[in-house]
Amino acid sequence: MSTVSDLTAHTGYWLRMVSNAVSQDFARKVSDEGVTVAEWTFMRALYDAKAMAPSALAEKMGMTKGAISKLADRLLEKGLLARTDNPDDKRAHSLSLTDAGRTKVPVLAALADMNDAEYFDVLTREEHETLDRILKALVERRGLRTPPVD
Amino acid sequence: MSTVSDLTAHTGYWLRMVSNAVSQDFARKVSDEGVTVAEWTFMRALYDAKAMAPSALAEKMGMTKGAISKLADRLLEKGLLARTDNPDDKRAHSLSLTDAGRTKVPVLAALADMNDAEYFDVLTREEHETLDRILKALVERRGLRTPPVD
DNA sequence: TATTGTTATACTCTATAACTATA
DNA sequence: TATAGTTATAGAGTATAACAATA
Repeated sequence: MSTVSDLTAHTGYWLRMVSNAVSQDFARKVSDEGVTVAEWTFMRALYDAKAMAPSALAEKMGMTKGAISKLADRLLEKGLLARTDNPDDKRAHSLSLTDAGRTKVPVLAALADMNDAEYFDVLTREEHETLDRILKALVERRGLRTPPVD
Repeated sequence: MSTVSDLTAHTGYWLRMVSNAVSQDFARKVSDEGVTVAEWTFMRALYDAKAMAPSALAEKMGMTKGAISKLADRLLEKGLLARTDNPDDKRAHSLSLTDAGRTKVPVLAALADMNDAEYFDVLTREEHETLDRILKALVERRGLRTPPVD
């Protein structure tokens, strides 16, 4: 017998295989709309919040301030995001979606819905529900809090 | 009611959240051994095969030839990999692990075992088995074949 | 001409830290 | 000094394509 386990012996292997496939499919879909998955997550967060400070977004998305700045730069160039000064604290900025940005969110959300439905429709309803339940249990019991970006 | 679904409404969201957490944890573990997850996958593939052409590895790992070249360069620098000429076809090369490389594989495999056991031990045995079963069913029914790299 | 493999370019995400302006 | 945010740098992964050598 070998002392070296096979890659396929690990749950993490199958998890990544499925997760990467779903993500790559979704990345292709949103890229047709001119954004990356990280940009979509960013826009989705701002859609509810109306306006947020970069630091608050960094906290919410589990990213560094630097990463947020770079993402914001790209979305600004694409005309989907606005950066406004804070009159009370001249160091602070506020990020919000432009009208173009807000218009795009439902389109991207529909792609997300479609992608998920498409990917998991090979499961029975019971399998799908069981998968959701176990994944959420894992997140809860391990205390995971950082939403996935990529 | 909103026309925009929440991010958490998607199975893909929970899947990525768990998958990214497991992968990042594992990346940290193997990085202590001086390799990346992609390098580990590469080494694990060569461990069984003894020697392979870059093109065969690219096919097996679902990567481009260029990506394989870069990975091989790094492993060469670390002394874990050897690149030899093929006497029959002077265009072709053969990649194989050095003794140092072969020695490292069981160490990395043990880390992979530990990481998986650690991560999923918050599940009951039944939950763990069910998760494995559903993930493998998804892979099978969707015809996924590319092993996860990152 | 086609194939093998390397190299070049470019883009995204990640992480760390230096830096600017303001408090 | 401390904080908010930007900018710089570097590493890793991905993708595409140009390229050299050989078949």
